[in-house]
Amino acid sequence: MATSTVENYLKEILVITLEESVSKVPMGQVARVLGVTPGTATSMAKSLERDGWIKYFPRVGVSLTRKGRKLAMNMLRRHRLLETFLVETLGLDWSEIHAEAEELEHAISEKVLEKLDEFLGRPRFDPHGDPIPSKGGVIQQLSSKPLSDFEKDAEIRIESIIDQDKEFLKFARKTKLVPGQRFKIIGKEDCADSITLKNSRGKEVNLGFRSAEKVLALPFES
Amino acid sequence: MATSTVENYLKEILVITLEESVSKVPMGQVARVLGVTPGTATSMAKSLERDGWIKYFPRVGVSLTRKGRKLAMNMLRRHRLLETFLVETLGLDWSEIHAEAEELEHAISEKVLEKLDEFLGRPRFDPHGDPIPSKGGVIQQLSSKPLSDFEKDAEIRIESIIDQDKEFLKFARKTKLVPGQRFKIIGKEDCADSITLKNSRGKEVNLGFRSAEKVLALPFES
DNA sequence: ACTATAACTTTGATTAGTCAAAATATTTTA
DNA sequence: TAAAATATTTTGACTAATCAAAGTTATAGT
Repeated sequence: MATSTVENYLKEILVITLEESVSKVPMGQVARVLGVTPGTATSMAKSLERDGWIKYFPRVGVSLTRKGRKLAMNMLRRHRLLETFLVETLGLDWSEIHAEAEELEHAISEKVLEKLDEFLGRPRFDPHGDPIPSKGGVIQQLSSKPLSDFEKDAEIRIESIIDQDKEFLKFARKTKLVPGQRFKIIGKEDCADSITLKNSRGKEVNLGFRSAEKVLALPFES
Repeated sequence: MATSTVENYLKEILVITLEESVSKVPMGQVARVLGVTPGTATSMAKSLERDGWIKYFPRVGVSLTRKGRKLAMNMLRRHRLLETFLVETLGLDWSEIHAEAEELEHAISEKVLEKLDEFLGRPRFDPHGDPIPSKGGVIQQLSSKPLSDFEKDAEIRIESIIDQDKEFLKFARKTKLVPGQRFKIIGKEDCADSITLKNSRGKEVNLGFRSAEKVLALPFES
């Protein structure tokens, strides 16, 4: 059985792999996201390889084995289901749930996780709009693009907010710029670095390109 | 900050202290309930004393300091609130919740615990009928007695089931012999070692003295 | 192509928690 | 009360996870 330290290493390696579409994650990055010294990450890489969780390529980086990927996917599932529970059921704030789920994900059993999934109505996306892997470890990969990549008149659905900055999240919530919401791009001025959205109730929101890059969306067929 | 091992030691010491109304718990018993060798318990006792959680009396036993008792009470609160959640909200079986709560109690934050308490409607008793300590660490001590101590014609309310035997718990549930239920003792035959209860709907249950000792109840004024 | 810098690995040490087995103390029993 | 049984402590060893600091290798810049 994996310790929670092992679970954390594997999950973070998976997240980087998915986010940056790379096959090997360099040790420096592993050390940074886990908040340990590089030496610690290296020695951990060796034991993770010894136990068959990852492949370690000295001076290059690490990649997950099938076994490691499976466990990491399961951790991601736990994490995102817990985040959903914390927001939907207990009403915690968006900005707090990550740290909370980080702890709980190691303690919750497969059985309780199942009950929770059922209780929540088997959600497919977490409050950030990230897909929740299925029990089998399959993750729905959507080809969402930053808002700044869409053209004028496009109809879109917000998928996720990349930035974790508190102020921006607060603004996003106030303007309903949250996962699931639908908008039409009614203005786009490349030279003025500005995008204007309108939702179905006629409310308008203005974003600079810098912010628009932090908001991922999908084209939406009405 | 206390590790979860420390939390476990303190909680178990508290539970024994409460259940057996003793002031010092011998090391052998500590080792047994925690599933470690006696030597481990002894060396742990020393570090717990070093960090101010307990007082260690060599060859006699350990007792909690004020600081240790406070933390242990908090663990008990976590444990019992979680058990309540697992039964009431997720519908887990009585017999499974102890082990589950045992893991989760170390991972849940004070904040989430508060939200959970609120969500559950601030329950005062867990599914076993044991009192849930308040946030300040106060525990409601009821003077419940084993069923076998009551006389004929007494009206009682079940408080808790001491035994954790699966078969007995199953029987208890089937016959509604669970915390909160009310019964009248309609027969007691000391020589035949038997007690007969009747609930408000006229259903009768027969218990031998051995079993009646496992069921704690309170006198009930109608 | 050298050198300076950045990235990575090694080495040696530390802490928490554990066990097995030997040593010691206490309690029970004959 | 002396021997046997039981309870507790000590000792020595081990694993997981970590850090600091020294050593090594790769990368980039002139």
